Amino acid sequence: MIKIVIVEDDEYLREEIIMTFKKKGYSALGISSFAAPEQDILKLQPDLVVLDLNLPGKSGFELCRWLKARTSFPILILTARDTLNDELTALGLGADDFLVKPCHPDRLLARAGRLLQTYGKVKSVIQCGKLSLDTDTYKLIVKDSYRILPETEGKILRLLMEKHPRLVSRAELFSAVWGTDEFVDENILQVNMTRLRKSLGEMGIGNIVLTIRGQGYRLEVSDL
Amino acid sequence: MIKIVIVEDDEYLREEIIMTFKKKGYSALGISSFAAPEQDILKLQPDLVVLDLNLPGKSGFELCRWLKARTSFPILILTARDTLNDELTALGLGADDFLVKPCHPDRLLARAGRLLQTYGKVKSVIQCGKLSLDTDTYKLIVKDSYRILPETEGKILRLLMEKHPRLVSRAELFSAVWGTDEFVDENILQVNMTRLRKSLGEMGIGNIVLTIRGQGYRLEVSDL
DNA sequence: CGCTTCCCTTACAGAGACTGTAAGTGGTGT
DNA sequence: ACACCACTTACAGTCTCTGTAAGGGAAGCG
Repeated sequence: MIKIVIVEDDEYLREEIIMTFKKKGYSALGISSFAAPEQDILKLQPDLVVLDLNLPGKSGFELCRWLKARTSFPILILTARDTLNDELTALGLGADDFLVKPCHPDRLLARAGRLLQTYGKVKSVIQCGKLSLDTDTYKLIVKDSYRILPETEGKILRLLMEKHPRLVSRAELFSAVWGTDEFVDENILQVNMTRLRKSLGEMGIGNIVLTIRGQGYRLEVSDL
Repeated sequence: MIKIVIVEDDEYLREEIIMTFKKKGYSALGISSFAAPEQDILKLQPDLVVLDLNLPGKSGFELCRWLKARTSFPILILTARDTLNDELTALGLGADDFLVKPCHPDRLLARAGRLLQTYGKVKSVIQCGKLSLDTDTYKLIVKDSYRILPETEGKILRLLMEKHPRLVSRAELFSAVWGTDEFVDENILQVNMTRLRKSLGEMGIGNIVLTIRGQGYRLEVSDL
């Protein structure tokens, strides 16, 4: 089922929005703790996030930027701050739509539905800074050029992107790519790491896969 | 350069919008004849269309529906008709955004920019009714399932989709797929046609490639 | 400085998917 | 019923991708 997460501190409004979506058959969840909303949202893996700008503690802008840099679901800003500047800022940060409260439920549903439709086709695409990777075809897009990676290289890059910016251990890679943390020749990972690095190098993005001696690998890409 | 087409009958406003985009470095073109705007737009292959709803002759809604059924660029509706109903209808037809005139140039630019960014990643995707085909990877998406076609099958389907709903001659197919209208064994086309049909059949969309005896092939998919 | 350990690189060969050839079957119109 | 066109199936060559093997290089430690 399609999962929508609502980030809104006003409890009454939050429940109202949740009901609006639930009536249409979506699965809707509210974020009620604002200590670490990023991690909560990441864990939920939603298909769409409805985000308020005025949040306790964190700014909605910051949250939007953070999410956009490492996830690929659409973000719909829903706010009471009705200024052109806010809208421009939000869109500039990568927000996908900007609606002003109070908003007619049908409009919210229509806008959300459109975003879900647009993103439905690229659901398999994960994003990491300037890198986009289609996890079905392993088509890697950087700026305006692309390249279709072989399966093994694609699987490795996928894991690196998904765990970014954290470190990925060799065991994790073996498990994800070869389906076993048994002892497989350590070398095969290194060989494919070389191949991946070469592919990336030919796309003009060399040196983004770092080796952490004795531990594993880490992807190094700027947030924007 | 990024090409934007403006469909707007008010000449003054049209020029103003064109200037707005040109100042930002886009290539902007206005449609001034409304006899057959569909074909004009198709030929131009724009990256984005800005569309008015009140057009002489044709309804903007119809045009939007028509374009969305066979193209894959984003459509931004810009209209003076400020009713929720119009917005819901437009979004329901597949429009990507809905702005009300008069609209601040910066807002228009921001919204247009966001659409261009979102669609930039799927620029290589062509659409035909419920079929979406990535022409880089030949990943075919139908509803929620997908399949990666072999290159030859993909090239054939691509041409069929691009020419849809017209007929495609064997000569055209040879030229597009094998790069020659020289004499190549006629059979190779039939073999690959069989393979393509089998692939489509396994996706649950059999019988959409029609044979026109003595002429060529045609794709049969409903507009929506 | 030299040794050990870890990591990287290159070359090679097997496996598998895809493509075109060939030959035979089926259907349509006259 | 015949000729023509379209379809299907089987087969083999080609090419890409993958893992194996072996040797080279860099970092840490005594």
